[in-house]
Amino acid sequence: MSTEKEPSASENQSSPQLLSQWIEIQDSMKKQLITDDRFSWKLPPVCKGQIYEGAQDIRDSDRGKFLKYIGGADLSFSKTDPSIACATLVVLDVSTLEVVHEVSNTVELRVPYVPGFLAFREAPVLLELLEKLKNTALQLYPQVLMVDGNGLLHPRGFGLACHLGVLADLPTIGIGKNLHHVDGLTQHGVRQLLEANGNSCSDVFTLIGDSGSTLGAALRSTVGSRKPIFISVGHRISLASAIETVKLSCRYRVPEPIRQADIRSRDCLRKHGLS
DNA sequence: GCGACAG
DNA sequence: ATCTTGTCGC
Repeated sequence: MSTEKEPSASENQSSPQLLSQWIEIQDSMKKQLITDDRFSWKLPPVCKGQIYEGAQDIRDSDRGKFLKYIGGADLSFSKTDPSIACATLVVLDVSTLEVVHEVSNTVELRVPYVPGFLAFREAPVLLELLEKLKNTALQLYPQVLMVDGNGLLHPRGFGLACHLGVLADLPTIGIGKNLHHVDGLTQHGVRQLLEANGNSCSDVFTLIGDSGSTLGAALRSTVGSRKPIFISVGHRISLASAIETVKLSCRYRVPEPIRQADIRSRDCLRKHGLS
């Protein structure tokens, strides 16, 4: 017996051929990426970080001009069978941060998680949920979607949020709860910048890699939270607009659309006897 | 060689 | 992602 590896148990390596194929796809799709504001709505007025009063007072002629529906998407996995997951897409009314619609699917994922290639595992099921929503409640289709995972903040500048945004042709924002170390960025470096900036009110700053390119932003979304969240452009939205949109939707550290999708996808697992 | 590596 | 309850504090 030599060190021949067995294809059964601990075979989690993806072949180099597949990885280079995935890289080709990412590089190719990246040509379609739009990183500025390409939508018709405007951020809601009176953005005090939370509910904006006067939402009901918007003139009818102005309806549709403002952001109203924000989507959030997430997956939860079975602890017993890591290939079984429940994917959930929620739609929130930005004026109340209440969930107005939810669609879920239980799925079996055959593509493994490989850092830098999350989209190949999660994008297909999320795209299905968007289609499902389009066919069942088109009037609630989100004007912008928040994805748990990064956008431009990615080794090749094309994370899950970009990938899904391009596929769905929808404005998307990437939300990372942990920093993907890219272009010289490190957790400690970011934290030090955050604390050096003082525990003042200005709790957001741009992430610029060693290469000099802007990759996203770190945001202390709650007054007391030491750990920031990481915002990056997905598709058809600028970083500035993405930051404002995220600020509008934060009740807790994790933006409400993502948080609700997370909670409800976990509930979905339990409800189906998985978990 | 060692460490890092979104979810 | 998941393994994990209570607990200290505003």
